[in-house]
Amino acid sequence: MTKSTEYLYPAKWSASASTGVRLASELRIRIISGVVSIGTVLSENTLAAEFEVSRSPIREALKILASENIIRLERMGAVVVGLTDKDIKELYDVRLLIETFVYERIANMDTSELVTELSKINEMMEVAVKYKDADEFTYQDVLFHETIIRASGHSYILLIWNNMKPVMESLILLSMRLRIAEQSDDFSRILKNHEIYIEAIKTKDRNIMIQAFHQNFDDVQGKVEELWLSQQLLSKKREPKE
Amino acid sequence: MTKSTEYLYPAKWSASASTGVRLASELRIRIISGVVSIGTVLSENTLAAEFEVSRSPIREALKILASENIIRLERMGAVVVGLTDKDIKELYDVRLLIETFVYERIANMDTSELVTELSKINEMMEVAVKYKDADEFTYQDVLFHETIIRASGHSYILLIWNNMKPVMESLILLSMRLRIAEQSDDFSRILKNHEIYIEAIKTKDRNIMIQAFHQNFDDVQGKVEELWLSQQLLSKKREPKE
DNA sequence: ATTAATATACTTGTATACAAGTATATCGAG
DNA sequence: CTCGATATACTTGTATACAAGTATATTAAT
Repeated sequence: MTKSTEYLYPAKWSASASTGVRLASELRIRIISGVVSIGTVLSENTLAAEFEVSRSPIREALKILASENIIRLERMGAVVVGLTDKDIKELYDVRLLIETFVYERIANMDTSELVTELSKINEMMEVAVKYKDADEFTYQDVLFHETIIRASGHSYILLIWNNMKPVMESLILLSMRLRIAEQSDDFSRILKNHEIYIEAIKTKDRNIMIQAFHQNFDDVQGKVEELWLSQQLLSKKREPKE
Repeated sequence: MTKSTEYLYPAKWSASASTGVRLASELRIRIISGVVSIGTVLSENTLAAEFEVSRSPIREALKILASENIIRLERMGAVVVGLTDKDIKELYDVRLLIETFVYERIANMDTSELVTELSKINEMMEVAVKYKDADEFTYQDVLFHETIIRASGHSYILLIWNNMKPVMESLILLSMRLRIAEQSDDFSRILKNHEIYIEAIKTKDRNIMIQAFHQNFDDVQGKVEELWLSQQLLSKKREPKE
């Protein structure tokens, strides 16, 4: 009906994507940001009219969002579920679980290339901060962590990451846009934290990595009370596995 | 074109599902079983003709399989990727990661209802063995583990499970069908193992759980060399988190 | 006024139509 | 025979059409 709102999702991030994927990204960030509020019932026809496309790409988008538990497909309409605080906390639980797992794997590998790659990304992020480009900063931040995960060469962990990535990306993007104007300390803290990540990967020193995890997850999430997992996964285990 | 093969996926398991989901299940098990071989290029039109449906549900099915990394959607056709030994190993990596995580969570909860539920499922499985019903056995086996995961109340872990479940289910189903005729020892071993699971959940004794994990993952997967994770996640950490 | 029955305006799932693009095969020139 | 251009038969992405089912509103009867 009405041209609801301006687009929240960066157009160039989905330049090569199909309409359905693009719509999913836009709907996702609207839901997570609260522009589309929880409980709203979305109908395919309404959305199709609103975005001036046919039902086909809308259906595709809704399927995607349903697979992320952001909406719930019911017989009559798709109910917006959104993200509760609990969901966000759990999302970071899983991310921590994944990153911990990944770190253990890459600790047994040659990480020189990875370190170079990460350094490059981090420098990109510095530039993004300098020009107060929250979107670019987010993009590189997500890429930073994805690069680490990808380096582990574990296809299923990567699959899980790919499933959670869009939601993660939206969360970070919204957060960064809010903070980019004033709180520039936050950004330098993230950069500092990434340097610790890089250091931990370079030296393969678990204690440094624990530090990195702490800082990273405290930073983005606010407070991660249950860091017990990483603490304990990492505290013990000094002996290599074979 | 030709009515390729008999259906491998149990019809009643997807009784209420849409055609697309049903087709995804059938295609998945054909790919995993090797009936559809790796490298094959699937076209929507061909599949639509083969299954005598339109492209719409076929598209839906292909999207699902692509999200599981079983096929790869390319510009011209969907390439069958299948599962390598590495993939299967990694799938069980993740399952172990999840189940370990879940066990830590439910160890802090009241598990009496869960134990009852699991006992019921296990008795169902005994009956399935008695009547050499591999399909029913598989169904209950998957349900057993899903019930534990669900009990943790962790929505994102459950989401991950839901993503990997179809592939897991296919793998187990094929394996059980192969073994149901002769190797009945295997089945009683699984049942015994489940009893250990239940015992571990009831008593909240990590040592028993480690034993259960070992048996379970050795059993289904053949050999899990890298049980280091569960070993170490569980070996340390006796103190409750708060 | 209340309740039951029916009509209507929705909803999704599937089938079909059309458009844009890509690979292959055919045909022609050298 | 080889190489290049064009034609053709594919491919997917999107739009539209149709069918079956559901909720709501309207209407009729008590």
